[in-house]
Order: sequence, then C-alpha cells, then structure tokens
Amino acid sequence: MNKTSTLSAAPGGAETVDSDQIYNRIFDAIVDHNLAPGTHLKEDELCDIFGIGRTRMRAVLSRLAADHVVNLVANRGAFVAKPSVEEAREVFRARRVIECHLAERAAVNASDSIREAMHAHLQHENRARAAGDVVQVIKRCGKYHQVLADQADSPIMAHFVRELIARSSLIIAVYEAKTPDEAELEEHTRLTELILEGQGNKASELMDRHLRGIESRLDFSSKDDTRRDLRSSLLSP
Amino acid sequence: MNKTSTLSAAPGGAETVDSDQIYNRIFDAIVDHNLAPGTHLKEDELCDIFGIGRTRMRAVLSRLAADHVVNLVANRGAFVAKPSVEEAREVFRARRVIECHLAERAAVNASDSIREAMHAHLQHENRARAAGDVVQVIKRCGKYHQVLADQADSPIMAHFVRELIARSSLIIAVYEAKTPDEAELEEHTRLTELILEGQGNKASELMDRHLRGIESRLDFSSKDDTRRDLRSSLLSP
DNA sequence: GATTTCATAATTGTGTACAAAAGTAAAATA
DNA sequence: TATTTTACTTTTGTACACAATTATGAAATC
Repeated sequence: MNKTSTLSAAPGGAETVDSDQIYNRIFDAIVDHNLAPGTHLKEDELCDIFGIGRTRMRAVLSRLAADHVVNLVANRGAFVAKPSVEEAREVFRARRVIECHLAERAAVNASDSIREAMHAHLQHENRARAAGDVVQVIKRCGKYHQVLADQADSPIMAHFVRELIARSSLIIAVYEAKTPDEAELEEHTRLTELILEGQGNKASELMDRHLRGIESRLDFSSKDDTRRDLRSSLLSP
Repeated sequence: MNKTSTLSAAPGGAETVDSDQIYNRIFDAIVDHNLAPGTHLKEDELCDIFGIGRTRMRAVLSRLAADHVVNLVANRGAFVAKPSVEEAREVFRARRVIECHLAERAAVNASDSIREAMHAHLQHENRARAAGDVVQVIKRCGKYHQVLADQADSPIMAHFVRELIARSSLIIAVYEAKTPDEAELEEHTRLTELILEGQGNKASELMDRHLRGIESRLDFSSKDDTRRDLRSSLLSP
C-alpha cells in the first residue's frame, strides 16, 4: 500500500520518492517491452502511479527524451518513441562502429575482472534459455551488449551504447524479428571467448557480423499498434 | 532595454521567448568560451537575463546537463562542466572512433553537396585566420568537425559528435593548448581534399592523427579559475 | 587570531493554480 | 448521411508560492 517507500526517517514525515528510481522504472519498462512504442505517457496518470507532482515527473520525462526513448511533442505530451526505418538503420550503423571498437578494446585489455563479469552474465543468459523464459532471454541478450561495453573502460562510449541498446529494443518492438533466434546466444558465447583470448580483430569482426545479423532479421513492414495499460506495465515487477 | 524581445504580435500580449533560443544561447556561450568551466549558473539570474520563469529555465539547464556541458549538483544548482583529465582522454578517444569513421564515410559518399559545404566552411575559416581574429579561428576550427560530421549522412553519430565537440571546447578551456596552432588549419584543408578525392582510408588516418595532435597539445596542469559576469557573457553577441 | 555557533540571506526543490492548447462528442447545418 | 460548429473535457505549459537546503557573516568561544 506504500508506493516505493523506503520507510521514512522522520516521524510522520512525508517521505519523498527518488526521481532516479522512477526514471529507471519507466526506462526499463520501455526497454523490456512493457510499454509499447507510441504509448502516450500522460503526466497526471504517471503522477498518480508514482505519487509525485507534475514538476518532477516532467523532469523524468525530459531525461527519457534526452535518451531518445521518449518523444516530447509540443502541447501533446510524451510518447514512447517509435523509431522509423531510417532511424533503425542509423542506430545499428552507430552500434557497429562503437561496439566493434569496444569489443576490440575489451579484448586488448582482457583481464580477470572482464572474464568474471562476462561469465557471470552468460550464466544468467543460459539459465534463462534453459528455463525457456523467452522474455528473460530477450532482456538478457540486450544486457549482454551493455555488460561488454561497460568492460571496455570507455565510459563515454558505454553511455552512447546504453542509449543505442535502448533504441534497438524499441526497434525490435516495432519491426519484430522474424525468428526470436538461437544463433544469438551462441555468438555471445563465441564473442566472449575471442575477447578473453585477446583476439581483438576477430572479436571486432564477429561483433560486426552479429549486429548485422540482428538487423537483417528485422521485418520492415507496417504493423498495427498494440496498446497496454500504463499502471500494470509499470507497477507489476 | 528589451531583452530578446521580438516584438509581440498580440496587442499588449505577453510575448513568450523561445526556450530553444535560450538553450542555444547558453550552449554557444559555453562552447565559445564566454562562460568559464565551473561557473555557477544561478536560476534567478538567468531568469532575469532572459525574462522567463524558473520552470522553463530549469528545463533548459536539464537539456544542457544531458549534453554534459553543464553539471547539475543536488541542492546547489547548475555549473558549467569542468572536465577531468580522464574525461578529456575519453572524449578524444570517442571522437577518434566516431569521427574517423565519419571521415571515411564522407569520403566514400563524396558528392557535390559535400564539396560545397566543406569549401564554404573552409573559406570562413581562412578568412578568420587572415583577419587575425583568434577567437573566430577557434570557433571555426570546432565548427569544421561539426560540418564534416553533418555531411556523413549519419545523424545519430553526428549528434554524438556535437556533444563531444562541445565537451572538447570545455577541455581546451581547462587545459589550454600550449600553441593556438597553425597546423590545424592546414590539416583541415588536407583532410577536405582527401575526402573529396574519395580516399577514405587516408582521410580516416589523417583524422586520427589530427585529433591526437590536438589532444597532445593540451597542457594537463592545475589552473586557477577565472570568473566572468553572466550577463555580459550571454547578452553581448 | 582561529574556530565554532548561530542567525540570516540566498538558492534550489517541488507542488499547485491557472492559462493555453488539443481532443471529444453532441448539436447544427448542408 | 456527411460535414461543420460549438460547448465541454482533458491534457499540457508556465509562473509562482512556500519548503528545504546551503551559503554567508557576525557573534561567541577557545
């Protein structure tokens, strides 16, 4: 009954919810396909859901807009972004440029901490696959690229990748891949091997093929929009 | 005496200033070194200067923070960013990755429109140099990279470059280059030639050397902060 | 004199009220 | 019936008031 409440310190004090949490909640909901592209994010509704005023919710929506996962339309409000075909191609082009570089760099700097982080993630990924949890598999696949980027010791490019992955998730939502795909997991495993072996060039090449593969499996045809209930999309997990 | 006022249309109507203009005004002031790194951007002061309320000014400052040219510190406000040495290195690393790719891509797609845009810009650059206008030369040098990025037909990466250039400008402000540099202009000319000749590889290589050159001329020593008056920094041009 | 304490001022944080714009649907018109 | 008009509702845009926090400087203490 108590929002996100970490129990308040002051006696009877009006606890305030962390804006960052709300931002992450919505960001994740979008990336995890719990909020369909095109969904109108009404301010009052969100304020009710999270128990904050419009001022702060507006700031959250601005941040999401800066990440390009939300569009702000003047006098109409915030909408979950709905990438165009051109935008989709651009996102994957940028990903190839940056992620190939980061894969190579991670390979050159291959260390125990990288090994640890990558293996930990691959375990999650395989576990989800073994359990047949399709939703989890999709989430983990996206996460793999983030984990890799974070290990390349290039925070600025890792930040770009974060945005590009989120946008990719929207692209996949709009232009749903024909095959949910098996090869993707294998490629993650192989790519991890190459990086840990310090094979920078090969890692970069595989990353390029991998990303082209994902892009080529997209289905660029018109789809009908599916709508969902805001409250259940955001409050369920 | 009348702020930014484009004379209002409605009779006696309270004209409203465009937030985008204000955003650009401050962004440019930062990039053009009219606003020193570390400067406290007080909300009330800015509101007085531009004649808008705090709500809108806050939105503008958030956008600048998303660009990483301004830092938002909780309960203390907005400050012009002051990049650390590590951040400086990261920015230039990212620039090399992205701009080398864009230079190559521009060369591959070399067209008349690219020739036109690049030559037009180089003229400005040389004119400023001929006139001995040091401030203008610095501005134009940064702009060159933006013009080039915009010609590579990769809007997402061009957008990343825009942010990186702005951050580079702050880096240069903090770790002022020893030599204002002559070679830089020459390299721009040579790079333009390579691109228009369709020599992608060589263009990419020269861009790499060019960016490393700029970075290597930075002076990473402690500097004292210089402060300036907000109003004169923002309203003069 | 240097440091701490405290009162006051300056500044940011956030909800809310009201204005402006856009959406909606019933009534009027062709 | 199809279209336009109009009144009404919903939603966003913005300023502002007040709360919370931080900065400042004078007085007190060592």
